[in-house]
Amino acid sequence: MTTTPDLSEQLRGAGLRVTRPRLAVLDAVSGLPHADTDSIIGAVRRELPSVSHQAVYDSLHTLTAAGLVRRIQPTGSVARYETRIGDNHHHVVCRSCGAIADVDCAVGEAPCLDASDQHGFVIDEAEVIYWGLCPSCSTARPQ
Amino acid sequence: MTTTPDLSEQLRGAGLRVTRPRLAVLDAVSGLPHADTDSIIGAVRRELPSVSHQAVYDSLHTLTAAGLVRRIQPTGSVARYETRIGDNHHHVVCRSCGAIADVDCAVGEAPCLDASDQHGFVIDEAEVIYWGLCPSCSTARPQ
DNA sequence: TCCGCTTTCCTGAATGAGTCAAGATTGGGG
DNA sequence: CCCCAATCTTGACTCATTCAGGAAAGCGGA
Repeated sequence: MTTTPDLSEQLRGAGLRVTRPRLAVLDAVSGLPHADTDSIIGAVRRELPSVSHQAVYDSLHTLTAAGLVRRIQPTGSVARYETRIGDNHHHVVCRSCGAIADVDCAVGEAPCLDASDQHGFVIDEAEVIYWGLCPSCSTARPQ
Repeated sequence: MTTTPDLSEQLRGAGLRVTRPRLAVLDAVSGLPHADTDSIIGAVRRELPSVSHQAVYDSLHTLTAAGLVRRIQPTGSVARYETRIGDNHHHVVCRSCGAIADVDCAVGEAPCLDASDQHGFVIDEAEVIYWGLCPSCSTARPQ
């Protein structure tokens, strides 16, 4: 996995310093889409055993602010992160087990972006979350 | 405000016991759309000064499970509740101050419900959150 | 109207994701 | 190679939400 050069480029391109914690976090998030902070900390520590949880939190915030990762947080879930950004995709969340999957919106680029009455808000993004049951949960307990 | 009979009916119709905490919570949520739990506790205690926060949490869970209130929780926010349900409306959230407003979806009843690839999920709801800046924040700090 | 069985509520403590703060390290331009 | 600002470490802390056990209150039936 010699993707480190790419990841460094991403960081540098966003005007951020290239540090090992950030590289590890970026790598972990891209390898574990929709992972929560705890899983990310675990994955990062497999590379760098001594990173503090704080460094991971800081990195995630910085990377999110820089637009390199996206943070999602469905109702009832902790924060989750992914690196697939800028392609206008959405998420399906299982009400039963919390599993998350990506969904490309059928409508096109900007779904429902023309809200009927925006109340004067300047809208820049429409986030869509589909709720339902994942394959295993829907067969395991149809009720 | 003699809406108590109505509220009692709602509870009874959902097969729930009619208790004063529940009536007060239902009343508070309908009077303060998008309020967080703390505000709801405050409003409830104006009617019933001695309700425990636990009773409010329990009531909110029960009412949510019964479909009498809806829980929303935009990324970075605590849980918020509203009584406007079953009419397929969505929300605009201000990135700066967190203000929330209702939005009737322009598309019709079920926006984007036909996701291109559902990954085998059985979808029953599409939740849409528009992100942007509210009128005051967009004029106060255009940047 | 009263009983009794549950459900619901209260008190008080615990959990856990996320944040704050201060000092030590480190990246990278000069 | 140096130096300073940005970043990381450590450790304490916040606060929304949950857990637990006993008390109180709904409500269907007598």
